[in-house]
Amino acid sequence: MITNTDFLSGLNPQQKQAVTAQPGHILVLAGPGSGKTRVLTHRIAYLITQFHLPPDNILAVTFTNKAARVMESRVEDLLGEKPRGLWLGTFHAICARILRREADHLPFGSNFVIYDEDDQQSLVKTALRELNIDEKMYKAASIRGAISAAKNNMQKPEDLTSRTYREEVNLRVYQRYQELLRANNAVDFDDLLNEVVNLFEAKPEVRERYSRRFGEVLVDEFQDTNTAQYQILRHLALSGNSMFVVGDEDQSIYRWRGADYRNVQSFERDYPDCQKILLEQNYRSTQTVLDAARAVIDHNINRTPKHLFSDNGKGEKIILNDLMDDKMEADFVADTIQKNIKAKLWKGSDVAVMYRTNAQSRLLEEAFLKARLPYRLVGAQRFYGRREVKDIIAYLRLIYNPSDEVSLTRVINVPTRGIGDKSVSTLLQYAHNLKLSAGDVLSELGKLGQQSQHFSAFSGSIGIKLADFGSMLNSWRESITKGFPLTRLFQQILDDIRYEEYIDDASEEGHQRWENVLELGKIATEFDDRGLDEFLERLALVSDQDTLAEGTEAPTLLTLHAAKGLEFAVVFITGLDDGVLPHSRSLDDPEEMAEERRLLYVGITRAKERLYITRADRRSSYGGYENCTPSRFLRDIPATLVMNSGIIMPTRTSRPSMERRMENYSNWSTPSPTYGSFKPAPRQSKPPVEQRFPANCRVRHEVWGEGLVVKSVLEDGDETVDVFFDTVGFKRLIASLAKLEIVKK
DNA sequence: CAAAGATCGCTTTTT
DNA sequence: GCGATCTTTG
Repeated sequence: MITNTDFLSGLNPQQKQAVTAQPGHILVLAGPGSGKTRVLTHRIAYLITQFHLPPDNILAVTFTNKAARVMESRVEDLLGEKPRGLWLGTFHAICARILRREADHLPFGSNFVIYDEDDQQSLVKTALRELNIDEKMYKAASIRGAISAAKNNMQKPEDLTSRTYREEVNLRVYQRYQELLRANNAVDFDDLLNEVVNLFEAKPEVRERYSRRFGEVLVDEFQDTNTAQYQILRHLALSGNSMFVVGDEDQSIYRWRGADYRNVQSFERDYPDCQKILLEQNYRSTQTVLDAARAVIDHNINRTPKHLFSDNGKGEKIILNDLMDDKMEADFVADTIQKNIKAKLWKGSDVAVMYRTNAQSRLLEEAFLKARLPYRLVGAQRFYGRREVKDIIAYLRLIYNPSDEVSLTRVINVPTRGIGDKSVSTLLQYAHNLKLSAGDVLSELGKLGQQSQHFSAFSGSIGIKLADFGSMLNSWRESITKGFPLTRLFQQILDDIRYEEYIDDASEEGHQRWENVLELGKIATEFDDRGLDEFLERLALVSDQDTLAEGTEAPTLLTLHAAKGLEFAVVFITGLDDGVLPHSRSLDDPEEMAEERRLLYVGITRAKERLYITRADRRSSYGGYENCTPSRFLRDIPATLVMNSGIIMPTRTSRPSMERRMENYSNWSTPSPTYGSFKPAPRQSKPPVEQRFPANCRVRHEVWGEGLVVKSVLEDGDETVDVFFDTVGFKRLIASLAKLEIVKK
């Protein structure tokens, strides 16, 4: 049996406070590397062992499967056994589970399939064709985006107004798209969330059942919740349950996907009794790294100021290098890593190279190849996105759900079996006229052949071909009803359609494609005792990031987005140029710029020991070259944190020394044209200030009203004031930003 | 139906 | 400038 002290030893006071908090509304703002996962897992274990909450009263949601897995295994370690009945998973997986259970109350069956982005796009195309809309003028991809954006705001077609023709098109396609989803017995990712909200609103008794069941709801990465997710949480909280949410506004980087970090503030507003706990001790990085990160992020408004600190010492200065072009930038990165690995100073797995856009990985890959350095690339070509993998998944989905016409049209002529586009549309048209799905018609044709009432609807040999295909589908479905293992079905499909013959054309690529199919088959074996439904759900909801091979010795190449949640001893952040980071599409929108800044913040805070930042004077883009100016964010990193510490530097860069360039960044407005020697530039932006709000004086804030100053610290040329407000309690403020005024007694 | 030719479009991408 | 995707053509 685990004792109280076992649990809490090794937690710092703030972590302990969070873990042991009385049930209620608890908001933990956890800076990077502050032990967020530790707090969540300990909290779950603490609830079970100390508050004796049965595990099936606990719901813990994450955003990635990986995070869910990590949390699950750590909780198991803490408890010494698997907690029975605990619901732990991603928002989407949890919602899918609820929807399948409650299908009786829903406009679709419990065997619904989950459409990914590609499937959504095909459905949009279908809608466009049905509505006779020019597909050149109105791109399926952009309409799909518009629909998803609307859904992220929980707007139904009828909630939208159209002020332009384009908006009218979006609206109509959205409407039809949604009907098609239902006809296909399918939901998209957004539906998984929205339909749960709809369900909870339409059926209070269902909502009540879930909210009663989950006495405690825990949420990871709370800053990334979107409107629907926040609504789900609010509905679950209606029965007075306890909520424990953990997040960091500064790491919100999925705004474009509907995430709204302001939900953190909404939480405080909606639950005024909420207890707010800041985790500010960082166990990951050196103080230098943290100082740089803070200097970057402090320019953002609408956030809870945090004092990240570390016991890890100052550490090495940040190395900033600018190169003549993006090719040299890539070479510098690869060469530096290669030399340090060769000198046995670094291990490959300690190193990550980060960039804003996937396109930047190409030059890096070439440079690594040239340096004969193996690497691990995250993202890019997705396993589940590959054609051959999607083909087989489409077969499986069609077997599972005969109404899935997106899958049907995908595979009905793959490999080619003489059923062309014309025949397919005849089939669809015919089926729809009879209010049947094409799958049903095929199935009957397969069963009865020429005897079928449908047979005469098809001319020539088409009826035979359709019947053959339908008969295959029937025999596969039989395999399921007979309870055969999934592997057997998988093999049967491949044999019946002779897929190897079709896909492996003896070329290198064909061979690889077949390998991918076999790889999918290997995953299927894991589901032999669980069945097709769980296999499909897993395929729909698990991304490639989750299947990322761990433990390779090679450095990792990844986007800044993909880097969230990871840490590396050595981090290279490349492309610190205006237009790249911040990205050109973000320049005119302050909210987007703030997100770009957070992206850099996330990147910086991945580094444990060493941080390299690189940029280039020109980069190849769309053919030609483009001149670049250093990222505006570089200005914000104090020159005192940065230097050229004589680390192995390619000789190619013996151009205007980096030192001079550093001065340029710090004295941004007056670039020095001279080749002077390096002097750390004085911190001009923030001259030392006087203490204006000493402890024990009363102050007024325009939002929070009056309060008492508890503590005031002068540092980094600004005054940080801790105030206990009469109404909202403790807040930490930066004097120069907060517009405080002293209240005369 | 496949191969060659034309055209598009180009951030990020937890699920 | 490149790659994916759609269109045309034999």
